[in-house]
Amino acid sequence: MVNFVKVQEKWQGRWKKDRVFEVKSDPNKPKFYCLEMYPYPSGKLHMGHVRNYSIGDAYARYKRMNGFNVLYPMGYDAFGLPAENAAIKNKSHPKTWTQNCIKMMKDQQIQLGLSYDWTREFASFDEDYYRWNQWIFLKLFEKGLAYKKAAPINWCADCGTVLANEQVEDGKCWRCKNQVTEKNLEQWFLKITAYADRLLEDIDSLEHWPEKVKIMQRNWIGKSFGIKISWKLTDRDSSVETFTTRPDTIFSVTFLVIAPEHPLVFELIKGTNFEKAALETIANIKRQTIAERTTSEGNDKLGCFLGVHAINPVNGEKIPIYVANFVIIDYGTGIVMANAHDQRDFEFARKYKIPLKFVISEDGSPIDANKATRAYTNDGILFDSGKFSGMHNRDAIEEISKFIEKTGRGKRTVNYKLRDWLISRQRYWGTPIPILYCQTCGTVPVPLDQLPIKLPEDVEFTGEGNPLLASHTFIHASCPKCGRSAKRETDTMDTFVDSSWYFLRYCSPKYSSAPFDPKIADYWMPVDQYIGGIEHAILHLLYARFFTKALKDLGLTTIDEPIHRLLCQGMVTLGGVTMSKSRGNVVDPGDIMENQGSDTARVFILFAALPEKELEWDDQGVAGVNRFLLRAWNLVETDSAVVDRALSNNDRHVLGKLHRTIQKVTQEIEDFRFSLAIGAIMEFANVLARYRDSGRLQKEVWKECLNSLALLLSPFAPHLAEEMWERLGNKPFVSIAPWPKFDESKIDIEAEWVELMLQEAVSDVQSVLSLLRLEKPREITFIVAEPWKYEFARQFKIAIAQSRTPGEILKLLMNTGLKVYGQEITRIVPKWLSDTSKIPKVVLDPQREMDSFSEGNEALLKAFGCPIQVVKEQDSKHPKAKQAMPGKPAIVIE
RNA sequence: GUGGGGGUGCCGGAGUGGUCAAACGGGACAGGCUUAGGACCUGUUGGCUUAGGCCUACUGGGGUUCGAAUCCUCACCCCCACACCA
Repeated sequence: MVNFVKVQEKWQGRWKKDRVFEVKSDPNKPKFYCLEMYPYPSGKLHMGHVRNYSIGDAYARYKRMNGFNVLYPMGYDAFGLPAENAAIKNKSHPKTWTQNCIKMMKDQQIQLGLSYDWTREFASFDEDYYRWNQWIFLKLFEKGLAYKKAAPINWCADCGTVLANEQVEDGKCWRCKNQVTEKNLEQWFLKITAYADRLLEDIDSLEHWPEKVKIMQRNWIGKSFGIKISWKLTDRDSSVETFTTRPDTIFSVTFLVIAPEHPLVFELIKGTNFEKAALETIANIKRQTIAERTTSEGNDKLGCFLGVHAINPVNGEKIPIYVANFVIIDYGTGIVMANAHDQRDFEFARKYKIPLKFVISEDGSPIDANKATRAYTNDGILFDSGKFSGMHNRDAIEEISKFIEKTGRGKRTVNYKLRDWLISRQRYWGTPIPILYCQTCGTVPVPLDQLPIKLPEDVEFTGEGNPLLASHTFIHASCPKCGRSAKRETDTMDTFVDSSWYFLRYCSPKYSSAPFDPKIADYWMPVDQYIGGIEHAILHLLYARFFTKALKDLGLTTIDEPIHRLLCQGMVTLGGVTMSKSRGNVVDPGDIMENQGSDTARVFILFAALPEKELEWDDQGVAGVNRFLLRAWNLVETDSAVVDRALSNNDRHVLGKLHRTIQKVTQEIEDFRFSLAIGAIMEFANVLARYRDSGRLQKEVWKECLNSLALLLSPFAPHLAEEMWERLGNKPFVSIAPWPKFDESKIDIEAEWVELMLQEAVSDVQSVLSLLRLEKPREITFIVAEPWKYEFARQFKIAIAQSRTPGEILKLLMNTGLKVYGQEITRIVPKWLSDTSKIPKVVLDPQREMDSFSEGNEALLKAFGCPIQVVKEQDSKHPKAKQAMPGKPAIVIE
């Protein structure tokens, strides 16, 4: 009996001692960079982590065994809100909490047997890491890609603090339960929009990314083509500009809507009778949190009339202007033309009793919007649209755009949903933004040689306000330009900044003159295989792509895209729902690692489902895997007599199975179908058990099989594999031993599957015959059109099943004279199939068909002991014959 | 709502027009070996059966086809992501 837990401790110790998994860049060796999304250190591992790392480790190990120089690092995404919350709660420092969490997590990762190169480990809160965040920020600032502007935040007046979206619960502050409001604050942005087109276009080059991730990114960038239209205001000498992708609906516009943040609103209502009501409405809108405002679900449209009108440039109609919550200030122009062909506009109009009209219907006949229950958003034909009436709306988009442009009242433009990346966080636990505010020089970047701007230690975590604001040692500095006193920026960076380039840092984690050594990064990058949750499909992966491109423009790297191949693993569920603490349906992986062992946990998790799919946890399945591993071990411990002798058929059969297994496991791992790879190993282990029990083990065969078993298991159950490998008398380590190669000639010997059907293609029958003559039968599928051929095939299959060796089958075939009839048979094509292109166009009449069958094949079937009788379809009692070809000539065997 | 992915036997999952009652594995059941359990081995694992087959089956309806788990179509259900982007 093995003790899995003892075994895993033993090998973890030896891997560490012998530095088995440490790597150096080496231009003479093919590289492979395998990476899992580095975790936020929240404490112990959960099943999602275990799954993520089991997948990555299996693949990294596989690649390593295949001769690749594998970079497989691990680190920690260590800045962020939870640490600060924990600090507030425990009256401690976020660093203490985070370090503690990292330790717990790392211990478990080691316990799981992950083959990381731990010498490359870092955490994003290391000064040595985040100084490079600051460095990159300054470089971006220099290029104008980092800038400051006002943006709304969630604000809790009671705590005097900014709240992250996740700190807002039901519109209330998570700590004091007071109403959260929106507030405008000057904040830092990164100009990702400058890269919108490149980010969009290059998605096409990401061949090995899941289609859905690419679609999500495309939608997120949201490039759309439309037109900006200018509307003259009545009673004054100015105009407003709207953006629309649907100029075809312009004749139906009955109102304009402006975003409440739009500065124009105040201008329009200033000193009018509408001012008071409008300001009140805007205040109401602002009382909603950002989250509330930006979801459509169950969110009522809210707004009011501003007392101002505009003139529709195409028909001169007088159009009222409203303010409303559903219009977003930073998309398009912040003002939209509204009509009955948009659901949101429709709802708003109904609520505020604004008249509506349609100008598009399915066939172009007028329909009344006031009788409609919802907006008409489909395509159709225009009516009531002046000279454009009768035109298809898709064409009208083009034509009306041209028309408006010609009249000088608008211009076609491109718009993106993608917005600049707000990186300011009014928190302590993040990378300080390296900017100074000098009374005389204004906004001044910190000189590069003064980095890092370190987080101060003299802070308290009360939950009220940004702790940095209260740190005197931090805030006060001198201006690098004029030397006078200056104030430091107290905003810290979004943690997504940290994760946008960490994969580059792993290449040269100790490098001290730039974020990374460009030469070494050129060797390792891009990441060949990235594995992580789908939840990062948009933000993290888009930011990482953005950073890579920006760093390329800075001359730091030559690659365009950081991730070559991406795998998004599925969720782990229990009882059909995602495991979560709040639901209370979690299974602690630590328990399994300590009881059944890490190998069991790993193999189960890879075996239970394909990586991308949801994985339902199943304790019985875990027990099953545990038993399988024991069985595998028992094979190594076998005491059956092993002899050195010439190979018997049975030995060859086992060898054939081995090579077939190697082939299959290799292919399945390449395709990330670990469950099928493990299934194949299980199957192989079963064959080996049977072989062992036969008591006639051939020395070389047995040895090769067991060694291969250890090798094949190594990516999945590395500890047990090492133990087996050692027990088999090999030098350590199986983890870096070469992956077994399959030998096709040995697969061919395998007699298990001599299957013969009748194929519509002549060549296949020929090839089978030639193969048989060569005594190398292999799997061949014949597809037949006539029922009697099925019957023939079935009988033939039985004959094969009853025969033991290829030789016997061959003899049987030779005796029956199949080679003659093989040709004959394939030339028979029933009339009713004569027109299908797949089938050779040789048509014989039913009589011939029967003749050619009865002449030779009768003898063949008789050789198999199959009594036959040939009848015509109409005489047949065989139900299948009638079913298959009603009213057609047929022949069956009964 | 929009976009994506799915629904196959107890479970995971193959299969994407004809060797399909459906690979492979797990689980379950029965038997063997054991004092017993574990491990291991053998068999069974949709129903009926005179053992030749027959019937019912791949979410449900409708269709194409000589033939459908597989193709088309309409439903229903589940999962994931995004979310008032004009």
